Amino acid sequence: MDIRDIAKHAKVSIATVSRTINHVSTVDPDLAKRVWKAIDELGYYPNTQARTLVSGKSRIFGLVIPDITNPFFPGIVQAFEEIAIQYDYEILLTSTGNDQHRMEKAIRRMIERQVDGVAIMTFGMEEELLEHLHFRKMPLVFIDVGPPLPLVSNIRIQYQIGVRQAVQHLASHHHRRIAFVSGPPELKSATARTLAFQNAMAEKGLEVPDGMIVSGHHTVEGGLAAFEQLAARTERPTAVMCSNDVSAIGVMRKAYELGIQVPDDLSVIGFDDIHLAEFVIPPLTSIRMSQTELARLAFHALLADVERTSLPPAGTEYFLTTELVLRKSTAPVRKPAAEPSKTHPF
Amino acid sequence: MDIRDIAKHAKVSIATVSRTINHVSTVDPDLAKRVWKAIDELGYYPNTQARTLVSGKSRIFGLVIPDITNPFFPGIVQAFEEIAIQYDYEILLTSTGNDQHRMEKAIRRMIERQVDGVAIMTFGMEEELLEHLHFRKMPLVFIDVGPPLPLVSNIRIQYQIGVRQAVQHLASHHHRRIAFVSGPPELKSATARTLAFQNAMAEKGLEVPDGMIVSGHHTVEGGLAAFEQLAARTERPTAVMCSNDVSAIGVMRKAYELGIQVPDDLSVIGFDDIHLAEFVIPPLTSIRMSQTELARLAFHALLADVERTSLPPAGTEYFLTTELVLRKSTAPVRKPAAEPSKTHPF
DNA sequence: TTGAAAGCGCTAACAC
DNA sequence: GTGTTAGCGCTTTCAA
Repeated sequence: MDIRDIAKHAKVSIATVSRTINHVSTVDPDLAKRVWKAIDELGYYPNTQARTLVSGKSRIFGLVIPDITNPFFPGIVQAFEEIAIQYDYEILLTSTGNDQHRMEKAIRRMIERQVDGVAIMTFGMEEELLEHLHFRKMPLVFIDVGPPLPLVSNIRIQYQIGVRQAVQHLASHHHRRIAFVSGPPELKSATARTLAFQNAMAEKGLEVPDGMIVSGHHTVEGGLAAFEQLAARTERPTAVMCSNDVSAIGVMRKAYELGIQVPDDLSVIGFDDIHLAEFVIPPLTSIRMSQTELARLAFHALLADVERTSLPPAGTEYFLTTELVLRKSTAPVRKPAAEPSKTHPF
Repeated sequence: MDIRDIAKHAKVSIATVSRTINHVSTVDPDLAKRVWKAIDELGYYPNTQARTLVSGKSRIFGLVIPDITNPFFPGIVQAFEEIAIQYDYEILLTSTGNDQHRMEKAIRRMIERQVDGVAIMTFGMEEELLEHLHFRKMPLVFIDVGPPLPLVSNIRIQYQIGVRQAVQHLASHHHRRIAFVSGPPELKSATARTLAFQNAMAEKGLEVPDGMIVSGHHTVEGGLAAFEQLAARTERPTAVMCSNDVSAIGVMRKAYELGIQVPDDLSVIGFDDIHLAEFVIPPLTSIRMSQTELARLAFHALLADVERTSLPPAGTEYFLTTELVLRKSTAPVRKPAAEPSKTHPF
């Protein structure tokens, strides 16, 4: 069944059917009514492939994420999908596992499917791949790492704001030895968080000795291993901040195994504020980065470039703030770090 | 740039280019080499829409899940995607929130995009919707609830096996008052779990008094509320089984709030065995239902029907077992339920 | 306002 | 083994 059947059934031309479906205003209301009736009676669904082929617009956006299994991303996917449906767009989703090879295949598939734009929520991509995309005038949106090109937007996450709040919070609770469980070093958005931590510590005049920053790979297992390392130090940290919530969960779990009480013996702060953060035991203090807002920004960035008729400016920027969400995984240090006593030297 | 450009550049006909791309074996190796070279040099990507339009096969499978935010589903999505890529298929993913209206829109979009089959991981669908799909000879795979039609497969989850193990485990630890936090009552796969629980309890000769089965809606919040209700009973349960892991996390969290120790004062068992189950505190005992295996079965069910040339049998069935995974959230009852003492009546 | 017809990029049937 | 060509289902001129 195709557009011709509808035309026949409604006794109009296929052009009129097409116009009706596309809500072209010049169609005679009577004819339109006949067409809709026919569509309904025959249960006709237009063939999107054919429409795409002729119109050149697929109404599909690609969404590239590193790992659907990390609870931060389902939140994004869900929000992105919600908006997409609203605007009558479809999503082509891929998890790449931060693997360049899979990323490449994903992008290739997206080009083949003629997506109208791609939101890249991973750590950027190789120059050559980007060439392919940009060569095809494909609107792109990145988190932090997009190059300053027309049709390429960036969502700049203001890591510093939330991180500063977190360090401030810890410092005001007399924490001095604060460790940081970072993400994968090759992930730009992770190194940006590490940097923000170092800056915030410096601002407070707090030192970050060697070995107090250790990678947790943004996984539970990574967090586990990271804290194991941290706990083995002679000067064990009294607080640890994590580059994401999942690794914070790993840290808490390892602390539990070692008999270290959170928050009494150890404060921990996560990053992302995933839904579950509120429900782990104890409820996790975290630096929120709104998944809904992020998805919304990304979608609209793409949409703006798709709908733009004039040639677009280079490198549009959007901003997303972060903020500390206090829960129960932080507390004042129980015994302040023993400092060389200045009173009574004898 | 299209197939014609490649043909020109390689000095062959477009048919030869098409054949080369599709690995038709009769193409002269020399010509093929020229074609691949041209493809590479010009950076040509075939247009999938055009291919679909003429071949009638989109190489897209729809994947319908209730809620991407429930950590059980990302595991499925990931596994499904992995296999799909392997077979050169694409996925159209939708979360429906178990809402019939959204489900309807999702299915409509899938038909419009000419998907080759749909895996429906939710609680079934309205008769009429199914008609639409089946009318179009669309291969379908359901969990448990598919009707016995040709081109419709079912994956039968053997809930009873794991649930029986769980009840057995609890019973052997002297638990008698065992509660069940069920899923949404309108969700067939959830009622199947409840039923399995009731059966297993009956087999053990254990009673399930009124009010000991309460809905947790398969969400953390639902689990929270459910246990609040359970904890308020005069005869509080010594163990609670949950219809999924997420609600079990809610239960544990509420117990923590109420100062009830898991597992010493309360044993809890989840269902699904999500990745995180191993990492919550305490590590959650759960009934595993392999997400990878489920995705694999679903994909191959669809693939089998797509590739079938003869007319297919009605209602192919696949089976997936469940099994108890012991961790730290269960323990023997501390003080056995006080029974009317039979010795020394005076 | 409506219809006829060209053509989007490709596959497949058929002819050579 | 290779090329020519019809046509997949639709949108979009253009003419009426």
